[in-house]
Amino acid sequence: MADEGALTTGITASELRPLAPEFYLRRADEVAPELLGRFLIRGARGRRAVGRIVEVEAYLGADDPASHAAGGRRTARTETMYRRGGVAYVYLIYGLHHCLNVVCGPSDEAQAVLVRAIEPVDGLEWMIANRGIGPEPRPGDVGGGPGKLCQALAIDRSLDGVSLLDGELVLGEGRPAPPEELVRGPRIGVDYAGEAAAWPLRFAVADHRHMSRPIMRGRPGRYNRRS
DNA sequence: CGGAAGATCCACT
DNA sequence: GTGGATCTTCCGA
Repeated sequence: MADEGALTTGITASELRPLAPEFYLRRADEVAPELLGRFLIRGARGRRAVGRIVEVEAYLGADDPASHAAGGRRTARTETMYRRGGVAYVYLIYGLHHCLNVVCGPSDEAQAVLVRAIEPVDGLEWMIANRGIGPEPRPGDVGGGPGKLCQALAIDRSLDGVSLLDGELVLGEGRPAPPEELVRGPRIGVDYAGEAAAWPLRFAVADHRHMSRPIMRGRPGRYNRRS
């Protein structure tokens, strides 16, 4: 991890402090809303980039038809999901993009939270270079999507299984979002999962500019339209 | 061993 | 809004 020394970020030491190991040892749908506002801290080759998580989705393991572990499926790819909570599960999707998950729960539960969007907090120039985009990105261009944020933070399968407590990829305390600012809705891109596609397991900071796609504001239980 | 589909993104119409 | 990129993973034969 890069040393402190940046003069411009305003990030405090407590915001960078790793979340406790016990934080992860719960169901994914309990952990997911508490991940909103947390800092994802990527350190590599003396550089640092930090993103604030603003959108996530919970995947509940064997009983969740949308999960890679649906029905208790256990394969070489998904083995990381079955580990004890507190590690990263990174996989390649569509042969092109990587997705980052936070593994939750005790061993063999295969619970995970997909990180769907971050707001850049530090290291913006590095993220822009990683994304290969122009110097003045619009909101969402850097981290507004699961594949985008992995590219921005240089996350690929070499980080599959790494601890989130210390090292190249850390989940820090950050600036948690107040519960009244959270919204929830159905998960994206899981139409193959039948009824489970409608489960309200997507969580986001309401009306946040860096979200991958909008969620209508409303009471829990009201969803946005859109298939 | 073959084929189909995928927790996505981007360019184009 | 639609379709193409691109390749690993997984399941069935």
